[in-house]
Amino acid sequence: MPRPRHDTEELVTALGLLVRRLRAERAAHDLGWTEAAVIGRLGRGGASTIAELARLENVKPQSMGATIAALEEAGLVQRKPHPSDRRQALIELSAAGVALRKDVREAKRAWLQQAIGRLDPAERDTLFAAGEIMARLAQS
Amino acid sequence: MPRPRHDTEELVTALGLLVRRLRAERAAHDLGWTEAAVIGRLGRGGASTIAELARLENVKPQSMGATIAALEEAGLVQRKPHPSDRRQALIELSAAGVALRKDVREAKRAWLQQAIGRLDPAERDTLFAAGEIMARLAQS
DNA sequence: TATTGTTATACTCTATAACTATA
DNA sequence: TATAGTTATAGAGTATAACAATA
Repeated sequence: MPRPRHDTEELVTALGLLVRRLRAERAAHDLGWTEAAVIGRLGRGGASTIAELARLENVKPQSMGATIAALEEAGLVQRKPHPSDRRQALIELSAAGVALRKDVREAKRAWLQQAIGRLDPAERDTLFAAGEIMARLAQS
Repeated sequence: MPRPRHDTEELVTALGLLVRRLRAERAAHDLGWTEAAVIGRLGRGGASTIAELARLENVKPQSMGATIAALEEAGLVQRKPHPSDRRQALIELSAAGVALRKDVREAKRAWLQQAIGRLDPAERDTLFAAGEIMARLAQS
């Protein structure tokens, strides 16, 4: 029963290792991590605002502003005026963003996909179950 | 049994969320993530070289060189000549590094520790088991 | 006053490239 | 030639602070 503290240290270490490994695997033409998360979220959930996206992705609104500006510059998202609040801008995928999203889902994280494919089914289940738990932790 | 691809996408999303949440939680006086990993590793495994640490932590030797230089500047690690190869430098914890390591283990990741403490025991087991799997994936 | 977003600036972490010293 | 490490430079991602516009 003991060692939750020790296990937490190991969990953080494992997270760091995996994140750095995934970063190394990312091809040059690829989207950044937060960029890909935003593209995916807009694709699933539709238009949103910078403040809302920042809250959902656990970054400051200014940071999300920079991310959105980069995506906008790349032509992957576009702005549309908010119907009732002129302070806000609704961010939505452009046609290129919609198209890219398919490619991203197919091609990105190919390394992780393939590495996970070599795990035991039971380990895979554990990993995916932990993914849900981590998402919940991250938002608590 | 389907959806491994979908689950992989969600796993990456969860990793990103949790990493950003942990980053936000890190106090200003705290060690960076890789720095803490190096301190922990030196504490557990004893002296090591820059190239070895880079390999173990999944970064380039130059990047690890910068990390070590920062830790050295902070007085947390020190160099000692390699007994037989004058190209290499053995990096070891200083007295301050040893002392800090205890504090780091006690105080760091306090938020994660407490969040994990509120999980079901079964979820905690899943999370820690996934930690081992992720560490293995990261090194494969 | 509070909220949304922008601009300016800086820090952390990591990368690539070119170099020196040693093996 | 190959390996260990350093130096120089750059980029991504995020932060804080100060500001403008709108509610």
